[in-house]
Amino acid sequence: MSKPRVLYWFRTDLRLHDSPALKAALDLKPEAFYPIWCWDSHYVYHSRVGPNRFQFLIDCQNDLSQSITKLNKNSKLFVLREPAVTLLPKLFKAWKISHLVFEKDTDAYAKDRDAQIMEQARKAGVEVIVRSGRTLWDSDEVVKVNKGKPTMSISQLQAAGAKVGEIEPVVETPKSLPDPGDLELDIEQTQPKPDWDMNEQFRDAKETSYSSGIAGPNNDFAVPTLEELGMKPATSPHKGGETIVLKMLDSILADEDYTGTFEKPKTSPAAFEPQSTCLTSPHLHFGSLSCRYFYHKVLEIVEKRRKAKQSVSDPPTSLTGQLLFRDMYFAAQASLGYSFGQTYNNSHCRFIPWHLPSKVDVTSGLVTGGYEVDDPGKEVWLKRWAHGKTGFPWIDAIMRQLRQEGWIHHLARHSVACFLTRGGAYISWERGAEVFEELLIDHEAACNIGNWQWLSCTAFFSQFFRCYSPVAFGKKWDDNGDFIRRYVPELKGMPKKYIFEPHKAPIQDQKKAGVVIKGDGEEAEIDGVVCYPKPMFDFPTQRDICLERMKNAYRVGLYGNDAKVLDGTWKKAFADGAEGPTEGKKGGPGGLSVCEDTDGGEEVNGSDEVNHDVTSPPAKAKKAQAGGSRATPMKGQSDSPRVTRGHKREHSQSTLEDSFKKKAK
DNA sequence: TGGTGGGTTGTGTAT
DNA sequence: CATACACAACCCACC
Repeated sequence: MSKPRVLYWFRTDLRLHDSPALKAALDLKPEAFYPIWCWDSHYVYHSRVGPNRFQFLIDCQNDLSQSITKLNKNSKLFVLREPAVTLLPKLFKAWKISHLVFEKDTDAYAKDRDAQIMEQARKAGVEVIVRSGRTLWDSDEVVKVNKGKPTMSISQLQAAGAKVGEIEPVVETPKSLPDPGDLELDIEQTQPKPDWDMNEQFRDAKETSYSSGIAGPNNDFAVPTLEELGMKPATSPHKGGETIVLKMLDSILADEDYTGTFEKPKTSPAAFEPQSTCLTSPHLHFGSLSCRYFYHKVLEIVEKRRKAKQSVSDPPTSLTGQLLFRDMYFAAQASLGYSFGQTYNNSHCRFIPWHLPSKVDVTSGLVTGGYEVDDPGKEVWLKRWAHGKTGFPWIDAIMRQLRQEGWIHHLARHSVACFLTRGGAYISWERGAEVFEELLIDHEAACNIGNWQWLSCTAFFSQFFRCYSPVAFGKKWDDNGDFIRRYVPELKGMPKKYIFEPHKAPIQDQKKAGVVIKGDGEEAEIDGVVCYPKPMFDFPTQRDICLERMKNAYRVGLYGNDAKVLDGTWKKAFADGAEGPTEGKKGGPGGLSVCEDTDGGEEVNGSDEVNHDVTSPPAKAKKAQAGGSRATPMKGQSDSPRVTRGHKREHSQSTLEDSFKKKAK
């Protein structure tokens, strides 16, 4: 029998340390070992990925590639410019592959893709080895012991985890790697032909990462660059890569007081340079840091301190607790699949008649990526929120930090998410999740969706009367307003007294501070004076409206998979004068508006109100059909050759970003 | 089974 | 300055 020839497929496990899948591959003692990455058009075109997260990915890939080369000068991370579903069957033959090995992936899209790949491997006679390593416990195992149900609380996750068993111990980092085999590739590249490009807004130039063949412009399987993606340089100061994060982790662990007594709710969302938490989340996302390694290392310190009778923190607030929450969201996603990422047809997400609800393809039961503009004014609110121009300095500082740096503190996320949804604008959490998906370097579909549901009180959490104030909450952490002055420089001269509510500053004080508080965020200057917008609404008024509506929605008690939601008759239950879609005339089944199934996306029964974003938009709310993916996108949009879906309408839409850019000029 | 206490991360006021 | 409580009332685990 001939020796194994192994294709090791790196995905979100961009590391050499503590990788059960990598160990399984090396245990085969292969005669040829190909560490590869498939440059997936799902990621390039069909997921919302801004330059900051792309750069972070590229950093991780380059670092890993160098680490591989250090172990074997003939090897590297071979980046192949083609999606896996078309590429791998060809590679199996070209490189005479006997084994395909990868770490188990968890989100709905990846599961579909991997199922296809495993079928292709079976047909090609290639043995597939899959190991879990992305979460503390295998999420499918957690779901199984939780009776198939999603883990909706941390206690459920802990109970299920205990039943699954001990968290796997750390796997040794390889000290050497086998040679790759022959690298000749006499195969035709199947170039993805995207029908639309979700990241067009981020590109100054043409996207060319596929145009120079499978091995890239220098024929050396190099990692693509942002330039090739046609993107502007990243603006985030945070860098990716296993080497960097292992050093970061060392310094975190060296501070045993910090590590051992960490309590998340006591860390400040307003701290910058340095931040109050450890910035490991993007590394956990890309797998440049193993969550299990992190967990065991922290636990060692906690146990050591416990023995020494030193103070320690425990889940859920401790560092290990944060990793448990991550597992909770992963297992919830594993149970619910695509429906986890949306309200419609989600058995565990409360139905609340938010503004700007997602459009739904009723034949598939999945969101289309578009949304209904039930009220142009709410569209303006969404844009102002997304661009940090709400007129609430605390909110704006956070949103600008997010856009610039790609990372904000967890409590800052709470504050802005509450503000957009149940505690302010009453806009669908799905809109907020999309903006975070674009901008966060640590965007993890399961965690992002889960946290948005949490904050909007649609799942995981329900105490909607606990409402964050855009003024009081910020003051608690940043009484002096330094965080605001850092990210909202218009206000850097504003005295402490008015920094959280600059519109309350008398005009003389505004002049002295070198800023005028005026308008709605469209002008940067008025008559040569720097301008900062007035608040986009009266917060106490909006809070009261939201509380009232949340109470009503809870009383009605519908979930996303309720028959009344699925067929649109939910409106009858909300006939008591709530605004927007709850008035009952607008929107199609589900009240979430309908996108006719497969091609073109014409409305089935939308009234003319439903689609004014397509025709002539109101002056205030230029169309913003941000052709969004859910983090768990609909099936037809995958790289799958099975289905193609027209997306012309969304494609031709300008985006949130575009319309704001135009105004800025 | 129904009552009860707790729930990583609210606010404003009173003591 | 810290602590307690009302606010109006949620879900859920557990006894």
